[in-house]
Amino acid sequence: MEKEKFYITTPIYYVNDVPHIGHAYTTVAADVLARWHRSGNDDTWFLTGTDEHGQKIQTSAEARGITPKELCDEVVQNFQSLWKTLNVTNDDFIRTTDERHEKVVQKVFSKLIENGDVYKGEYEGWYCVPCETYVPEAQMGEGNTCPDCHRALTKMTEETYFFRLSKYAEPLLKYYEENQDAILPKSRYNEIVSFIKSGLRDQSISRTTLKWGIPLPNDSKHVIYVWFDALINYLSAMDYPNENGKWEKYWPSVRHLVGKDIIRFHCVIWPAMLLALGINPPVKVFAHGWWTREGEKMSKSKGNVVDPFEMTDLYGVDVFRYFILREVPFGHDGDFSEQALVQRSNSDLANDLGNLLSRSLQMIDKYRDSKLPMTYNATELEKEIETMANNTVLEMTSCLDRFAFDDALKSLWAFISRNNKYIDETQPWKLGKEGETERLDAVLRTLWESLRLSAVLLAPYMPETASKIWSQLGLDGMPFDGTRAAWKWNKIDKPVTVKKTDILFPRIDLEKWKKEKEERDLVKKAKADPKSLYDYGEHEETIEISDFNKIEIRVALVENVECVPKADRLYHLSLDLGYEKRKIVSSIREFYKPEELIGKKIAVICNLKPAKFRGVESNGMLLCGESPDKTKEVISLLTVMDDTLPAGSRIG
RNA sequence: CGCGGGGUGGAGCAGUACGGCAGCUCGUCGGGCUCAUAACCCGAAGGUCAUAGGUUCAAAUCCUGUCCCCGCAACCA
Repeated sequence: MEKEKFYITTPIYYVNDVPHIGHAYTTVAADVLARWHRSGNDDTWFLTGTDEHGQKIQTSAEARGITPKELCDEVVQNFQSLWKTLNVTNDDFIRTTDERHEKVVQKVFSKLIENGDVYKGEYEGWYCVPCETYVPEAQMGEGNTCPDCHRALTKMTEETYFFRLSKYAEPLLKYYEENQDAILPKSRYNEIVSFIKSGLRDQSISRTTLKWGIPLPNDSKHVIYVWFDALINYLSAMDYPNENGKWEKYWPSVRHLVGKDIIRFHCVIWPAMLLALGINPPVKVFAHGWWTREGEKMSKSKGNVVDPFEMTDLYGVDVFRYFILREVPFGHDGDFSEQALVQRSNSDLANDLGNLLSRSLQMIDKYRDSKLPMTYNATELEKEIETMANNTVLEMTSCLDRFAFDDALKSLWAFISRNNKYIDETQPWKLGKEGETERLDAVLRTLWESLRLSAVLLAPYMPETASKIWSQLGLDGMPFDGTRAAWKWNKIDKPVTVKKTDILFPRIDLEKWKKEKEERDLVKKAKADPKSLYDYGEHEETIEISDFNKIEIRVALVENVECVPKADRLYHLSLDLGYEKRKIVSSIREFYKPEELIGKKIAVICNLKPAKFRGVESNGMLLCGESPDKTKEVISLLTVMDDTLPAGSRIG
């Protein structure tokens, strides 16, 4: 039987960007789909890559005194190493500076010139010379000024090639009418359809204002506009337009995963280009949502961009992969909160999955000497678990068909929870102690089987975790074998010895975690802005000398120090002022031991109004300095070093 | 009249295309268990679904108005 085809793409990322969670999100999602389809034995192709032309690259390269290509060769590694870190299994990586790509783009351009869908014309618009950019009228400031630099704009006319997009409005509407699920989610479909209905303008697809791009085959003054260039990657990486190229085989099954910001390119311009080339528009474009960070929009200037390298370092690749796909319904906007990630790690991964593995294996160890029971008699309860297992496979498949990663995982977790409950229902520890071996075998084998299947189903999302479970279950190889056989219940019939090793996901102590995070944030802030570590505070208003003289500061000898009951930071100090004794309360317990204080001469404000702390009256206040360094709290008492000043001396 | 998303128990969210008992996770409280990572299992409390009106046997869901929050505004990738 012919295998089903599955071609999945991510956008090609603008190579000059620093990889962030948005890039990771799309690519991990695509990776899960690719892994899922491969393990379901589909003929799968997964493409990602980088977009390397355009003004920004040219400018950055110039600033560093290297060629644009040299810059690209360097920064493309940021992405390639991220995909490696995230265990992304792309089959190909296309760069728009690849020769294979540039040739195809030129061919496409020539073909569209030939059939009249590209023509030469003039673009007229308001141009900001210092910023080197056109400003759309809607964005212009008062008196035709640039919204960025506020300088006057000039009206410019430029020769450019246009793509006849307007011609394809009707064909596109027809296509979308006939293919209602070509754009997902539905809200995006509606958005695109109404956008097309509002009218399409021909698109300028060439530039004469920059050099760093693919030159037109027929007119070397121009380079091709980056978007026109970039979209073609989905075909150029697949040997288009060669006969029997990969594109012929895979194109009918293509699925583009994109962020919601670029759907117009993928659902309007790109399908129109394809129609102009005589190729069917993409069968599915799925637009996912955006992440915010702790409720705020991410931006470089705020410095709150989620760094996927940092997250995987801190929490592990699989936890990160799990979190971004589980936390938010794919297609919705979501919030990335590190605390939410930690809580998911604790509750879903440690408590539910990790603990299920741990307790199940422990009992196979204890009551069966680590040997998996080979056969068992299933009661209604075991049959129920088996039915649920089979349904879980079906549900997860149908969820992934509609890109519902979160629902797929929910479904798997319902199964995992069912198994935790099953342990409670059957009480295998009791069976073990009472020697009910037959019943015990059924329970242990069922649990093991559930875990095996869970590993298989989880593998596309959490490949490392699945492998760990696999080997702890005593199995060789990987949790998927490229056939659907692994998805079947009770497939293994050879002897197995389980190997319980380390805990899958150690629980993270929330309180400890919060403290560590605070410190991390401070260090991060310090890197970005070293001064931020120090808080020198604001100056007070200027005062008269008479104001200062109101404050009566005297030297006091510390005679004794006691702790204030039920207060962990407070000391009760007995002082000798020469002319009198008095007692004050001070919160310096975490900084000084009593013996370090007794016998010292310190500075005390004596005319401060008495106050009560934890029921203890304080008659004054000692003076100490506090470091402005926010990373560590340090204080130092003001003391009188020598014996020239007796207790009671006034300081001023 | 620019476009879009959102307002649902203490927190975070699903449910809205096609109206039908208001659901999930976390937290709280009570109980069970002792195989397990203080984990697991059961139960309970807690919401007039932003708001005003309309359609309907029936509205979180459909229609109309209002208030509030957040993005985006198409030669910037």
